[in-house]
Amino acid sequence: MSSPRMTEPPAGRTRMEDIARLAGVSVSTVSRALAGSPRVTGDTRERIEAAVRETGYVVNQVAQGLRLQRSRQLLVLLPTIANPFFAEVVQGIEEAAGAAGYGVLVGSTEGDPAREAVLARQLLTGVVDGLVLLTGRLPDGLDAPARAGQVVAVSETIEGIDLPTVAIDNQAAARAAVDHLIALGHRRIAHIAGPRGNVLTAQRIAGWSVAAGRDAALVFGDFTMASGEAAMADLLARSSSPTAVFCANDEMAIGAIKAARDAGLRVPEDLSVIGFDDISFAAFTYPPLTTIRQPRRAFGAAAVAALLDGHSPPNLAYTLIIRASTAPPKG
Amino acid sequence: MSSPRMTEPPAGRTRMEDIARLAGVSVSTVSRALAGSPRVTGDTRERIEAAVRETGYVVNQVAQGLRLQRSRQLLVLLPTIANPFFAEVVQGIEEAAGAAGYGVLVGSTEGDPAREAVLARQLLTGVVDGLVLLTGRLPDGLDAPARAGQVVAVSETIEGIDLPTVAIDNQAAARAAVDHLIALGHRRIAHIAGPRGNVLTAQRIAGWSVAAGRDAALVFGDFTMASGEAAMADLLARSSSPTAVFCANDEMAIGAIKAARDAGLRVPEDLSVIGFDDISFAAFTYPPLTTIRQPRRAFGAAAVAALLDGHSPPNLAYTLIIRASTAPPKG
DNA sequence: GGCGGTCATACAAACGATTGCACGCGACGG
DNA sequence: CCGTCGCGTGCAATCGTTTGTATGACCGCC
Repeated sequence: MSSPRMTEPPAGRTRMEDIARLAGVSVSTVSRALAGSPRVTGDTRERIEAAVRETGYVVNQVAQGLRLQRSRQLLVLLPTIANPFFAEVVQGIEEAAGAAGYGVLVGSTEGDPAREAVLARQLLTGVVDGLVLLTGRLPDGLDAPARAGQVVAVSETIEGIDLPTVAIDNQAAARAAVDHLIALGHRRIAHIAGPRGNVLTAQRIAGWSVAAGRDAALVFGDFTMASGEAAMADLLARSSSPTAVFCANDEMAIGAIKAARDAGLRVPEDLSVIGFDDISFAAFTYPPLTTIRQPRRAFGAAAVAALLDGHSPPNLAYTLIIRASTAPPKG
Repeated sequence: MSSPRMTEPPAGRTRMEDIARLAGVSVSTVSRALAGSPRVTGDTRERIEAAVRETGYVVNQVAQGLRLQRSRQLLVLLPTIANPFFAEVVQGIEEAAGAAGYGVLVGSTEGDPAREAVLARQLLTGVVDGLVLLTGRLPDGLDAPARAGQVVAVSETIEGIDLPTVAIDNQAAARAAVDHLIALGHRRIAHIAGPRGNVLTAQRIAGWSVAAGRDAALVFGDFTMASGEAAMADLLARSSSPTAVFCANDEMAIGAIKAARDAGLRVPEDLSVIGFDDISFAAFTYPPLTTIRQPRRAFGAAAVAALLDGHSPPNLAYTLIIRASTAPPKG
């Protein structure tokens, strides 16, 4: 019934010494052969390679990491793996890192500082060489590695430290979203924002309010669909409800559309909705969602370039994607 | 302009030796103190703890891993991080693993065997102690660790090897989905399946065909929304189009709904659609999606239990979630 | 006061790789 | 015939921990 539990004593893996014995050489020679050194040649090299093939030997990355003080691995920290926005950023990172011979691991913090600390330790203790933060926060104790160029922020600026940061100009992008609504003729443009205290939230609010006006309606959400739905319901219950709403991400926009429909409103005829991010689902909502696209694969590539080559990343370009959830207001 | 690139030589981290010097004891004593051994007490212990606090020291996991042959980390391999179905499974794993003192890392294979191999190496060389496979495939060279109980499959059975597997009865679940449609009065029930050659695909086809009949229409997709859309368009172009369609996952169902709507059909009045998985977006589609829910957090917990305690997992329970995308056929 | 017993601490050998340096061997030239 | 050079290989130290065993201090007891 019960399988062989993950045994405390690990399987006796084949070591370099085993290869050396099989090939009749010393461990150093094996190591050099595997590293591709020109110092080991001909017959010796062949015997070693044969032994490796035969045993399926792979070098122990833990021992290698200890000796070299380098793992050739990157860790991506994100708030939650459940948000599809991060997925494509990760894919971009994987692509660029892979091309440079680096592996990529992902850690999900769920906003929990304890989990953050555990994951940050992977960098502090050399399990990984670099950290990509999509969390908007620098975990404790990472100031030194950050100054050493081992940490880069993506999508969201991190306050209190000068980190290379890969992002778009969020304020300008938010303003572009609102300008689109204004160009359609909207005047009462509400905003469903991210959580308070979040840098992205503040930047997008800033971009929205400068275009939408000071007295426009603002509700805070938490980037989930459920929060977008609740926020929209809140907005619709007010005395003068908006003709358009700008949501700080696509998931909240999807929630907002649902709330509007449940209240008997048609989108976009009665209410225009614009999102942010252009996650894959945005093109498949009903109606398809107008949104601001962030260049996620480019984010990933720029992040890796920053870590590996020390390039300091420029602001990347966003794009307004006009679909069918926005239209001129009635009347 | 350019930040300090991720320096080849790593920062000189504080080692246990530094703590020992600060506390005026030997390295062994520090090690024992940190491990909570009762052999080091009183004043000595306090001096050590003070030094640790002062320096922010954390033990080097690479060295520790080498010495102990154990990392207390699990790696989750998934085909793509972009599919939200996996997100909640990962959360369940993180929860259960965290409670047992294990960390969780995630690797995305993108269906690429090379990437699979690189990630599998993490297990082979002791970077992680256990592997959770959501990929439906056992990477090369993992037979030994698999037999040692270091590998568990989740959601999808892996062929060719007897691995502890956490899943639902996919055939029965598919059949339950189709039975729901039949109960509503449908008789022409098509299926949009996953990719050919996939075990899940076969199981769900089996469940569908036994209930829907031999001559019902079948189209293959690849679990993406775009493929669901294309498959539905294909189905609608046929001479006798179905009154209901069972999709092998929610994303294809979302694509199918879009295709139906674009063809001028109303869901569910003209076409019923049922999905599979109950991803978070399923409740927010229009109309909200009827689907089969897989117990994802339970998947995670059972996977960890299998790895850590050697429990061999039972089949878990699925649930039919009836929302608004299914209804009796017209006429 | 000497001896055995306890207790806290230190020494040193692993874990599995990499690499500077030294060494052995064959060939070649003087 | 011997010294030297070059080339391939091996020795041993190292990376930062953990842990079995040795050591030394101190105590009480006879």
